[in-house]
Amino acid sequence: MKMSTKGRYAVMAMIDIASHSHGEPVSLAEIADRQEISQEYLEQLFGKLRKAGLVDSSRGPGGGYRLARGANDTPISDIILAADEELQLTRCTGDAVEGCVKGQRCNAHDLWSSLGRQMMNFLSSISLEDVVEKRNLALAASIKQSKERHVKIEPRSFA
Amino acid sequence: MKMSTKGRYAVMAMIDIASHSHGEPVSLAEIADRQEISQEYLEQLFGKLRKAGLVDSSRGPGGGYRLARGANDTPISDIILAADEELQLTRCTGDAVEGCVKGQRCNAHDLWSSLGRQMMNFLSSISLEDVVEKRNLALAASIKQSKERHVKIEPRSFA
DNA sequence: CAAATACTTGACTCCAGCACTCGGGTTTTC
DNA sequence: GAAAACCCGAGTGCTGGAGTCAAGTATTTG
Repeated sequence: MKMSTKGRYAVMAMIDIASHSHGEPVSLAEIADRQEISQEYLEQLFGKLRKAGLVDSSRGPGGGYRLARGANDTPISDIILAADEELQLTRCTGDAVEGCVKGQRCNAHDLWSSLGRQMMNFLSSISLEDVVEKRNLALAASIKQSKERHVKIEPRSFA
Repeated sequence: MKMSTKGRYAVMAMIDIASHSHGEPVSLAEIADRQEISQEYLEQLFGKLRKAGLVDSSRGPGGGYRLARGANDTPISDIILAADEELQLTRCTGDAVEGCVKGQRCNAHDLWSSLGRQMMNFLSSISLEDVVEKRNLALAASIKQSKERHVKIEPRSFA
């Protein structure tokens, strides 16, 4: 099981902004340097992050990126979805039955969609701020999740 | 984020055995046919599953594979780990700091290891039997997890 | 015993898609 | 108007997963 660098880098970059922005926008050059990611690659990523409304950009000297919403209103899940496009555990999560066996849902279908939901629950329960503040992530997640546990869970709520 | 077919197929095959075994071992040819996986590929997978002690094999006509432990004593996590070798969300989960930035833990390190732990908790809370019986997976997981929630969580408990 | 069945092993090939680069822009500030 | 910085689309190299192939060995059955 692997995560693409896109998602990973996007989160790293967002953390970087959240922790180095003091009013001023943060330039890609700075991020590239601190996080050891090529600036060209970052540009690609930030195109997506911007379109997803996660960051605002300003051009020209002294320009750069700023968080569009506060660090506390930016769940990690949004970042990963924006960058990665899709959390695709298998060909058969979500509603698509195409990739399943013999045109039907495969025997593990529910398992994968359940896992996907679980992960998304976790990632959406953690904000950028949580990560920056290094709050106990496991703990934070379980507390927040337990609050939401008894809410009805839609089959494709995370898609 | 993607899961390799190895892990996916391994789980599908194990479910297949669990649901079609009535004392008799199940041959790879049957599984290959039902799950639409090439027999040669399955052979590779079952080599790993056998070494991991998840299945027992018997040769000759009428031979095949059987679950080594019961379906109820076989958590999904074991299957995936046996097939996939590793749940590697990033280059920097676990103790390896090598892949991290500038020889240190990257700013998202804790996040990924926390996510990994979360997933493993989930997958180890679900047994093969749960999947076969189509128990409500989300529910099963949250009940089981809540029982274990307040147990001390080791940083690398799933590695 | 012979033949059929089925597991066992290791090496090998193919190729999609990721990771990243490149070369052009355009906008804004000083 | 020059420099800083964002913006964008096309192009490329290559790793590692996905799957094949071939040559076994063990076991059962008739």
